[in-house]
Amino acid sequence: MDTMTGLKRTDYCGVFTAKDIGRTVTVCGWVQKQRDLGALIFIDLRDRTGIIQLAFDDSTDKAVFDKAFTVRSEYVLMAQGVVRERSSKNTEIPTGEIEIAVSDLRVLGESETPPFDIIENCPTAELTRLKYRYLDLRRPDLQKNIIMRHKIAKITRDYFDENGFIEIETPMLMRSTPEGARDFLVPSRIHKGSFYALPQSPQLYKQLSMVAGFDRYMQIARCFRDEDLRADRQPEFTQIDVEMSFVDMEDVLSMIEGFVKRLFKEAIGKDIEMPLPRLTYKEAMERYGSDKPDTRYEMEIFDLKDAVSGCGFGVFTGALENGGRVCGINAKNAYSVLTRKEIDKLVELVKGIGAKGIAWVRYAEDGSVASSFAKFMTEAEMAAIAEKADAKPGDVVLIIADKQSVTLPVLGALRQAVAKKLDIIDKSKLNLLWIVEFPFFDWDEELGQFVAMHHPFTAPLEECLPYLETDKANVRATAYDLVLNGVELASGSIRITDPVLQKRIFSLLGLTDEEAYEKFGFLLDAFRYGAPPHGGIGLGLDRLCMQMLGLDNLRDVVAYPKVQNASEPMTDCPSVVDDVQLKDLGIEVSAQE
RNA sequence: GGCCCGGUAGUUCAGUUGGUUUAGAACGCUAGCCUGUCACGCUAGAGGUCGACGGUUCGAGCCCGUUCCGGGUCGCCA
Repeated sequence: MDTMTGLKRTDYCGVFTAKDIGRTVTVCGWVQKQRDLGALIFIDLRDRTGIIQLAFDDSTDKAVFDKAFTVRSEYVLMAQGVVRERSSKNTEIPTGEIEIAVSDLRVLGESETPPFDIIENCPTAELTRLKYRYLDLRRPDLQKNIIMRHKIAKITRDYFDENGFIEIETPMLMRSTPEGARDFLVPSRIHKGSFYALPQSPQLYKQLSMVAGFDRYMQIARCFRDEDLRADRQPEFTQIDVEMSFVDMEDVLSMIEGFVKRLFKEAIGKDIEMPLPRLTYKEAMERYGSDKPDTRYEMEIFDLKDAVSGCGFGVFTGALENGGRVCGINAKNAYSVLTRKEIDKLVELVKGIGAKGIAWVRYAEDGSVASSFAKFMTEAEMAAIAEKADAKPGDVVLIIADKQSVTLPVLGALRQAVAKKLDIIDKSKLNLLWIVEFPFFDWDEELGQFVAMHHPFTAPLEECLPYLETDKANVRATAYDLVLNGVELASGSIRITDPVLQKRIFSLLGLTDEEAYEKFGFLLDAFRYGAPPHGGIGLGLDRLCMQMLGLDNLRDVVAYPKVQNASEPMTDCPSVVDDVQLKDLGIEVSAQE
């Protein structure tokens, strides 16, 4: 192997054009490909900017030529030479008009044959690529993704800095607050038997920073949640965390709208029209069956109560009598796609999420109608359904009858599944919207009590204060989510700063004063010393990046992600630790895989 | 924890109803030849615990059971 002695890189590989012809340059990079034609050798040299062709021929020094002969894929090279026009050009790549006639070649690092090709759209199984993530990250697509992520972070810091925000680092080792997701715990050596928790979010610290008078805080913060993974969920993720003092909800939303507009423009050149549309939680559930609706396609939910009340179909009337809902969606022009067999598959889907089945009507092109429940219905009732559904020949109507808490979300899931099947989602759209007026309380079936839907420091809407105790189900919060194409991107609220109201909320959540103090005493104490009204939001940076790149998996925008069982194939973590470490911590392990 | 899908050369895959001595192909790799390639070309060659274990069978890559690994999803994610 050679050294770099005497040479300095002058240019990146991908930036050369015909303007550089005649220049003596020095480039560094990895061998994409060596093509040995006998008395001619070409090497494609790659760095993060692109590829330049190195040429070796009868004008090349013999020793240099012989070295080029030994070069293999992914060797690290440094090459000096003169840029010249190619005698046969390649119009496929930006540097295809020119090449470097190499006069000095250094092999700075040799490489074994890589386990997969370092190319765009590599077909190799993800697990193999993750084992060699450093090679995977050399591929142009991942380089692009990671660089986009950097760009987003840069624009974020610029925007919030320009708007007077201070970036404050909050602790990674903090007090465990067992509400919500499971904490990742870190044992304390000095305080044996005690644990720190990794932050699920910097929530409490950013609120304390408002009490501290920083007025506008932001942080690109790493967060941790010890829950099962999904395509869009990693156990550690990054949040653009924002908090502002002396603001109401409108102030926060417009600050974030300004950010989103700038971000999409600068990062991917897209203009987003402001202000963003808003839906209340209730509207979103009624129309889309989801609090993160994908509005790139219609297929809205309609209510069939009037059409079917008093009909002969027990499933419908039973649901209505128990205070439930009978609602449907109309899959336009789905007749040929949603066959009986396909509907059966959808039935399996809805059974998996709590519904008992699907009542369906298929409207054939010839005007005939097939339905799973027509035999229980009068013609007038079927006509009423068709009218409510705006059903035309070729349509398929899917109906769910159940408790409201089942009917609407199931239709939401169906709506999504059907849209995917019909392939009616316009991928070029970026549909951003706010969901506002979230319910304050959420009924927890398991606990048999109301819990905070957002978190217990979220302020209820002022108009709901009179009936906090008497009508919990209808109390709405100053909580807002930002949704993009059916994915939750951000979530925030205006916080409670009035100790009296905070106490009232804790008691409504079934927390005694002692319990509340035990858990959040430091925050309650802080609020006794002059807390400004404040509110904020946290945006998922990973999801934002994923959406902006049109990807559907978080692992493609995280440099070193975890796989589904929360391990990392490259370093093989988590791992067992030796007894000495455990002894130091005063920990005994009782279960081990 | 539940459900669905997958696991065969380094990589991506094929492999018929369970049946042909040595489980194939492409790419990659190794060697040789080649003066304008850029998916270079040509010739030759190496490369396999069919995820693992157990079972059924005269015979298993293929069937059955268990298990491991990966992906998706439900639960879970204030």
